[in-house]
Amino acid sequence: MEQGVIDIDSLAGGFDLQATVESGQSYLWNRADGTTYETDAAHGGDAWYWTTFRPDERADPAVLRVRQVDGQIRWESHVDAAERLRHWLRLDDNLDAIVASAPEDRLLRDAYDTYRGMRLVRDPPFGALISFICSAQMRVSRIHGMQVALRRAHGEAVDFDGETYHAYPTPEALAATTESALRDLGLGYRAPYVQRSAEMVATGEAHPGDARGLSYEEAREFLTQFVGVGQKVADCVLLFSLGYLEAVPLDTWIRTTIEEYYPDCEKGSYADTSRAIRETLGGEYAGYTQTYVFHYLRNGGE
DNA sequence: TATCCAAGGTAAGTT
DNA sequence: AACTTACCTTGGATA
Repeated sequence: MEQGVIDIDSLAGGFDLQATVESGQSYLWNRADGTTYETDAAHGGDAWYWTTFRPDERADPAVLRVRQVDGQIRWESHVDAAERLRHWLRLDDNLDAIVASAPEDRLLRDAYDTYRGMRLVRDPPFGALISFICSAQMRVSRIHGMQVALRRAHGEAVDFDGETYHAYPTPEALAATTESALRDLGLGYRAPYVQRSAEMVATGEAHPGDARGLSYEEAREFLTQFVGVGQKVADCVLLFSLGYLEAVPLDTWIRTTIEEYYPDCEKGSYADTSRAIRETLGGEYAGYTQTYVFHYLRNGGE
């Protein structure tokens, strides 16, 4: 087993593992003790979390376990995962600078202060694509539950430290399944979307990672070619996987926020409203701010 | 215990 | 292009 430690003091802006992985940005991390994800909306806990990935240097999938305790991030894996961890949890972002760049605004300040240390994630593109296709009209806890079900039914089993985990399904595995099988997992009308989009990736017709390099709005348009992906889901993939930190997914929460706090940003169409709220939330890091506001309001803050 | 409702929307059909 | 409507499932609220 490989393992390592990262001092949180060495990170500009601190860190909050629980807030980062349970705030509805990523559905690819799991609590190691098996307790239901999101049963407690608090933050700052010291639980172990795990995810899986496919390292080049190893034939089988690898497990990565992470815990935050005593001012440190401790990790364990099949392989050296230090750099990957920094990448996936955006540990190199200068969070102090990002927070400082946000507009002076009571709501934004309160959201940043309450969850200081939460970082955006950089999920693998395929997992992000599928999880956000599943997110349509669905609660955060159930979106995560669907990903757990997908792992168990279609993910490769992998042993680590005496326990068996399931890798996130490959595009090929989900392409090879059926709408009916996915409906049995509780995906509802999202089942055919998942199967067909996975098929597009498996056959090489398109890959969500190919949006990288395009301008923000072009990238959003590119992603909508996948079945079950509209502008909102596309924005989620851009923000939580592909590093477009200016993306502001216009979900029910941000739409309510716009109504109550920034009514002038409501422009009718998604594209125009998106541009307006992006400016209001600070431009290049608007998505960071949106994620804090989403998490803050969803947990009852006002 | 039964019924109702909304959940981080999208696709397909109309105007 | 803008506007409607149907869509699966289920945990939690309401009666």
